[in-house]
Amino acid sequence: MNFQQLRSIREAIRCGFNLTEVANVLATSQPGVSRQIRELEEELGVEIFVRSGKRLTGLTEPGRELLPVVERMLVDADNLRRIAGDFIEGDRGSLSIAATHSQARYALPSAVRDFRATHPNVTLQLHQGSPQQVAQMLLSGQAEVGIATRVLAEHDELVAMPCYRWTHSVIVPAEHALLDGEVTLERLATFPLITYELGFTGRGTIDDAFERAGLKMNVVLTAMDADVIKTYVELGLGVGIAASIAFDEERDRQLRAIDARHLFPINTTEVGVRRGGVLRRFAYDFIQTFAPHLSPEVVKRAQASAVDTPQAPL
Amino acid sequence: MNFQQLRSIREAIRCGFNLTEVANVLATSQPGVSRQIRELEEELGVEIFVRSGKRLTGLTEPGRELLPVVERMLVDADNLRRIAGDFIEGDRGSLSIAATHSQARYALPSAVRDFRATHPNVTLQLHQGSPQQVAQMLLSGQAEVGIATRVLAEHDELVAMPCYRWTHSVIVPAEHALLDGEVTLERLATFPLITYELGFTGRGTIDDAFERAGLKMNVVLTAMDADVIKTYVELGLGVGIAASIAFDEERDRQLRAIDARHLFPINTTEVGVRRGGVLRRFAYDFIQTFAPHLSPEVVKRAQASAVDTPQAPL
DNA sequence: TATCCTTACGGAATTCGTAAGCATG
DNA sequence: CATGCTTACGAATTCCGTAAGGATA
Repeated sequence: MNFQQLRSIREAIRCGFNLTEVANVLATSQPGVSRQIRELEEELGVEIFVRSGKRLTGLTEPGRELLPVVERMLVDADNLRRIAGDFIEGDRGSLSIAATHSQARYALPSAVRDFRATHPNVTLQLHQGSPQQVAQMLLSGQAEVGIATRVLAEHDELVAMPCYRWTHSVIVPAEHALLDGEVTLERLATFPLITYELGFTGRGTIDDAFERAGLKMNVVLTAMDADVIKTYVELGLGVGIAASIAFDEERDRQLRAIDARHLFPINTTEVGVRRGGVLRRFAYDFIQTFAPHLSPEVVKRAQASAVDTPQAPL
Repeated sequence: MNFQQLRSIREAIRCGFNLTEVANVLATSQPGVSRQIRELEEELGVEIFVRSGKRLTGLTEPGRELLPVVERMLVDADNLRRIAGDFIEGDRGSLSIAATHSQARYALPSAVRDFRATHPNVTLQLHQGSPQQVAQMLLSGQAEVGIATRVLAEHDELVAMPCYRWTHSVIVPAEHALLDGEVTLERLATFPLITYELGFTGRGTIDDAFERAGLKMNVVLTAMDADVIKTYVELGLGVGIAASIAFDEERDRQLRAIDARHLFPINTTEVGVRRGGVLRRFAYDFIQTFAPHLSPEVVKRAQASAVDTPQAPL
């Protein structure tokens, strides 16, 4: 048993059982990958992959049971390197963060600024993506810290820690009809709406609110980020619904924001990390810079926790 | 990074930093071990061991942090083999159980008999030792299941599950003075006592009871097991104190047992397994045969649990 | 001086990539 | 017929054990 075999197994699944692709990812030859997999199967005495003809098509029952252990072992291998890294380079290295646009654009900047000041020798990489992509980046090891709203906790391999709560605002041009009188879902439903794409920045909770009220939304445009939303609101295409944090009185002088916390459910932004993982010391520092209540100890404890907090029997 | 390196690290610690001994345990050459360790240290960029001159004398700070991860990786490697083993051989294989004498002699026989009947192709190995040795055998992987009273939970790497409760009895020859009237600690203290060695079968709780009563025990003989105790009681050397379960009316016709649950604290026998480990299916079956409330699911959940059940923050 | 680790070296085994072969959608 | 996996083979590398060297209790 060796790590190259384990890596081949893991990548084979990630690459949809295409060993040629695995070979590229692992920077080796395709017959090599083929051999690694076969040799591990021989050593363990079970077939890990289902083969139809010569192609791999899926995981066998044993394969499905082996996989989580294989992944943990590879994570642990990285953990060793990270633990060692803390000792050899101390406060020097690189930190990869995955975040949704809203977070990267509005919530993170101050944390990043403070972190850069205290950790000048750490290279920050900020990856952007949908909440699903953020989760994926954490799972693949591409990012060590993920910041998104919900969804992170949906994967067993990840731990999500509540970070802060926020609500939406209604964004309108200056001198818009909605600025007079109370804003209700009923009134909103009469306007063309511009908001997030499904799956982004609490869009789900917006839809829920309208649906529970028995109202139909007239969404004329969806975007992945508030900047785009605001741009089109400014053009008069409709009424925007965006995260409150995305509105800046200074910057958005042409626009007005109406707090809508009474209309839509509260959203919770979460910091996600790999379960069972170990991060560089400065990564814990970053998390605490972003969310002061998430101390290194709290995060480490969460990482070490089991999927379902079990009770000692009897 | 490879597994031989990790094994060398682990054994080096187990062998008290004597690489020559490690080489014997791992069935390889001493310079080989030396190289494995050095190469891993070079790859990680940190020294794992403290060297005074050429000898290894201890773990460095990084070494102490790396060790638990290294051990988990090696446990996981075994886990892979065990998971695969369940598929290739099904209900065939071997199960290594470590137990104290009392358990092996009085509690286990019926479970072993039932298990043998339902799993005829599983080879059982029953190791015997002090509670500390039982824990050690679990830690080293020599035994998969451990059965002892207390102490198992004292190691972070082990999970102990309460199994059943029991108390002590006073064992006397037929027609002994103690058979008349009530048995109290005060009366017991007037007789020469024969009981377990310290650390065995609840000896600690016996001492506690006397100490709390401000009484001094006159222990004339200690043994590791009840058979020896009973033998000397039969010879008239003194009054025995042993686990109630160890007395058998049929067998011990020369003796009488006086229930002493009102005198000494209740003891709890525990089943212990390695945290983070995976057992063969039949091993879970065995545990349930021994303690019906410890179903495979319960045990697996306990194994997957973190050391201190943590709360999701906030 | 005996124990224990390191270094040096040579042979053996393993590993890996290229090239050819074959099955499948 | 293009894609994708297996087999075959040869070269390169790695690996490991023996033997010698040196430090320490």
